Amino acid sequence: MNIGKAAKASGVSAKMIRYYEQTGLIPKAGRKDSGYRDYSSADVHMLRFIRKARDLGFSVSEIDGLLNLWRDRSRQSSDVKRIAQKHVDDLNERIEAMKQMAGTLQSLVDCCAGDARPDCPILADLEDDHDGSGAPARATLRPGSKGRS
Amino acid sequence: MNIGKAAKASGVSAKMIRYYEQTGLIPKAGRKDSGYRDYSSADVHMLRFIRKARDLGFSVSEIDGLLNLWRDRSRQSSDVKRIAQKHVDDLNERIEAMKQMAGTLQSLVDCCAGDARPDCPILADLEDDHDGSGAPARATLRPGSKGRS
DNA sequence: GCTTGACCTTCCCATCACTGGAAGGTCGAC
DNA sequence: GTCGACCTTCCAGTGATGGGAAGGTCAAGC
Repeated sequence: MNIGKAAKASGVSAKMIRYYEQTGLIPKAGRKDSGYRDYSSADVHMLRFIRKARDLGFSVSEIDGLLNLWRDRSRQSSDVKRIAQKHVDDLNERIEAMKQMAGTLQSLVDCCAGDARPDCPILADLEDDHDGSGAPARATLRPGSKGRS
Repeated sequence: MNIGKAAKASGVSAKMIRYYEQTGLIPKAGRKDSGYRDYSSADVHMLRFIRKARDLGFSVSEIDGLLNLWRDRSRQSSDVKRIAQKHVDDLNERIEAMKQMAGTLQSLVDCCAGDARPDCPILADLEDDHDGSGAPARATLRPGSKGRS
């Protein structure tokens, strides 16, 4: 089948299929005489695998690892589990950081009158020098923020 | 002061300061005879504002809005509040999506023996056709939301 | 005065996972 | 044979940064 049909059947766009081929995530597709790529239902199966993994937030390089394990009949489930657990841990870490941000910001929003006057605790906080250092504080959201939903 | 000092004082890298200038987020810095950019403490103050907003996860375009309001003495706090609340809502939406992912994946991980055998419910689920449609399920986690940490 | 090293300048490239578009070839139906 | 839908490759852009090259400037020490 042509790439468009494979795209529809798998839920991965034609653009993406070509991109995945180019980057080596998937093997090069066979070609018809016309030069059109030709896909089997096994290919679609693989693409669907990829889409589902993306839907779970795996990065392309993680998916590369998962695909190799998927194809490897002598794989050890511990290898799969390790990749997945690592990803869950990453997700949870990011969730925590975002919760903190959201919490801090929500408390500022709650303190803001939101009327026609210019006074605003949100801007005041942004302007304020809690931390004059300019330390490389990226990510380590300020200690003492009220966050923590 | 030179850009390096302003960078240290504000916590925004010199690279980023130039980038923000280039994209118009901040006005063009004055120059010394040498051609070096020259910053005042007011500039550092502004850069610190930007860094704090980034730390709260605001995008550059949101910060552009906030900076304009910050400079606008006749601003209405409701405008600031709207931007911030919108951002909190975005954050919460992304948090929910990630929680869902993490939860789904964690339950799969929990079902995986993680031993030397090849059988693995994680791969099985990825392989499985819950949803043969190929529907555009690519939800709510917008690109670039990965981890600003 | 000269060298050295730290700093500055601009410019280009890479990231990550895509999306968009242009220019042109192929196919199937009418 | 013509039309529209599809396919091909290639090139560029996204957002917020980091990295590095090639070259100019400055201040200190000799």
